[in-house]
Amino acid sequence: MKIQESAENYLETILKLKNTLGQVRSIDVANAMGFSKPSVSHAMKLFRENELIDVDAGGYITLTERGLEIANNIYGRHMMLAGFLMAIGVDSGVALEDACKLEHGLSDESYCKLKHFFEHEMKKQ
Amino acid sequence: MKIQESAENYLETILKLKNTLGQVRSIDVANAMGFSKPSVSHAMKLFRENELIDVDAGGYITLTERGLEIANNIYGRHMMLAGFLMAIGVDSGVALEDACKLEHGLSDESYCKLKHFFEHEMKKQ
DNA sequence: AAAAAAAGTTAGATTTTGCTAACATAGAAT
DNA sequence: ATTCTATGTTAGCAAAATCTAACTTTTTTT
Repeated sequence: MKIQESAENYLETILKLKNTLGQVRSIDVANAMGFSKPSVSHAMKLFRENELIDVDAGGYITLTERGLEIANNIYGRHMMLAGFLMAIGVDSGVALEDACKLEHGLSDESYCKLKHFFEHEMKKQ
Repeated sequence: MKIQESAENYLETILKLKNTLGQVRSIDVANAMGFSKPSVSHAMKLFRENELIDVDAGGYITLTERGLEIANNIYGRHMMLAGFLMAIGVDSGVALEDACKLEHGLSDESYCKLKHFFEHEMKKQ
């Protein structure tokens, strides 16, 4: 399964919901992302088949090692980008929205370089 | 016509080709983007219908006012992002690739703020 | 236990954006 | 003028990611 932007968003959402709600079902993902239940059901089926998530008898979703790796990776980009944009004066709502869109296109190299720049060479407000 | 990422890329390519080649036909766009002739033909038809480009009898393409506005907008983001990434140490090839992907997700606000930051608050190497 | 509500699935449609195959047209070269 | 080559178009296919409608299953409430 080639990981598409859409898949990255689903996995990231599952991670975030796990952190805030403690447990995650398909319906929570649907509500959080504003998608219909069938859309989420379909995506979760693909993720199950590709071992990015496990789903227990009660419908509760957990990320597999690989799923978690992808989710963490994207979430890291998201947080860094949002933080950086806010630091240069972008409104926090806009920064969060933009981070969602930008996080998928950032290469590993740019991610690392921007993270370093942000954390070590931008200590002035 | 809602302008999709794909449309932004086509219009940006037309602008770049106009600048480098002087004139642009569908075949040039196809070669530059690595797409088939039918894909480009179809896209150009939509752009014609939506008055984003004009095509003369010889098949030469010009951007309309609206098409040019979109192309310039995206191209500005592209140049700024690539310049910024290079300035923080990203390899120029990677920076150009990343700029292509990031340019579509950047809001006007983030674009302006990042441009200002890059041009006025990053004068050290 | 029966009914109602919530959650999940299946089937099928739609949109976007690419493709190949086949055809048409135009321009250039011999 | 005929042929070859380049360019463009039409028709139809495919994958990804969404949707609605309808159905099933599970859980909760009474």
